[in-house]
Amino acid sequence: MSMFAAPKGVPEYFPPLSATFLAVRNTMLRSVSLAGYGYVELPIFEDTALFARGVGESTDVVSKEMYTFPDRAGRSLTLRPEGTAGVVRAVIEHGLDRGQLPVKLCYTGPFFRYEQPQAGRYRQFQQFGVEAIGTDDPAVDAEVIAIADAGYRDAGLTAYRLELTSLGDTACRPAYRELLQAYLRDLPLDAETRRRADLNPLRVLDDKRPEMHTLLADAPLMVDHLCAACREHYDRVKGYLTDLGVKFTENPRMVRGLDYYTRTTFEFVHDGLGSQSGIGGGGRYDGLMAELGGQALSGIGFGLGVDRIVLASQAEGLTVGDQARCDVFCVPLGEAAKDRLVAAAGALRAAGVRVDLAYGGKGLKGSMKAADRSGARLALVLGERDLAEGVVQLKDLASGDQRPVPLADLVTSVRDALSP
RNA sequence: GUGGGUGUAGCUCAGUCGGUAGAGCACUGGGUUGUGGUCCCAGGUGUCGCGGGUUCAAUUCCCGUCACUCACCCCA
Repeated sequence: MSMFAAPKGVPEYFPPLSATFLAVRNTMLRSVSLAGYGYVELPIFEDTALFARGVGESTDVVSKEMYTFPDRAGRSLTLRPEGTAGVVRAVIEHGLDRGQLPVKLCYTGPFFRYEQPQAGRYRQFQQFGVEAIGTDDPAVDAEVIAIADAGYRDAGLTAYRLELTSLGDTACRPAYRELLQAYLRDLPLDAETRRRADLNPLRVLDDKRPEMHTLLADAPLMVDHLCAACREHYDRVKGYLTDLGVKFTENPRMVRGLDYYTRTTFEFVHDGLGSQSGIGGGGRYDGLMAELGGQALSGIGFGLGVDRIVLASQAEGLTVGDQARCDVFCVPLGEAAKDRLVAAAGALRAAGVRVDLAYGGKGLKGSMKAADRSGARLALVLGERDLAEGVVQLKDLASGDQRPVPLADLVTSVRDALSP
């Protein structure tokens, strides 16, 4: 029993799994940079009011899951529970929306929600996201969805699907909401569901219980009550996705937990996880910029759960990321050899070669074992005989082939041996 | 916030129908005095989650508690 444990619900990554974590994040970064998204590094805590206003007071996230605390001057701060509000705040604050539109940004880092942890759900979780702000062009909706899809695919995932719907906008959703509430009023709902029907009736449609499924079988759906503009927008998004070769299924009962979503809404679902099967999702937000004091510009974005993508890649049995700790492992026999190899390791690193060394005076057998475990392709064995001859033994660990090379041009020899 | 499951070595777990514990992996050394990945031998560690109760005796049974975990809810 150690004296301290990490806080509840916080995942930690070590080798070898941490290599997968890094690879996933880098894969996503590459996917979105191919589409012109620039990286932003934003604060991990913000003014509490930003989230209350941006995400919505009535959401679970704001009403009961935020890490909120006063700083020493009495300001109320909150550890960010999601990414979009902060990005929109930064865009407005720094006037990024005054240049060319859309503004296309991406971010990655930790987010925090005070929830009961379970498989794939953490109190500190890592998300990767993008936002494209300043246009309602449906081609951008399709682009955002397509780059997420490409990212998953580049990460090697195959057992996932994309679900898509439209939540309408201020022109058509209020009327639909009333229609749905009127429909729900006549149903025999339990108290909890009844409350949900008042607060966020759309969420009732997402109920997992089979009896609710049958009860709600012929409930009115948003997609059947879209206004002409939303209808056209939705149709064009689907058209572009098809052009881009992105497969999707429509799920008219999909619900998002954040208030700001309008029109295009999507979710990526993976089958290899537990109950928390969403590996990413997002959508369009028409009112958020104005709500936070900026221009009335529309935006769209996604958030991908890096932790869940790592879990998904494990579930699919993928080996993602470079598991080798180094390219070359140095094995010294004796003090003089060690002195020489310590210097050689420095020279090789300066030349960009990843090098480790058997420290602590291990025996030859143990050192070779360490070389094997390190994942290195080459071992450099140096003993007194070699030192006297001015050579070092260069061994290919996969084939077992070994040959002496002059210490003088070690860097060149190693580079040649490593190049394919 | 509400339920279920589980807490034993660094990790994964077995076990004691109550007499204070084992395996595999990992680690170190040796077999092979200058060669790893296979094999063989040797070596070490546990307040058996914590507190209380029953008992001659509790890691084992009972109660409580904490932690972890899965699920509801919600979401990444």
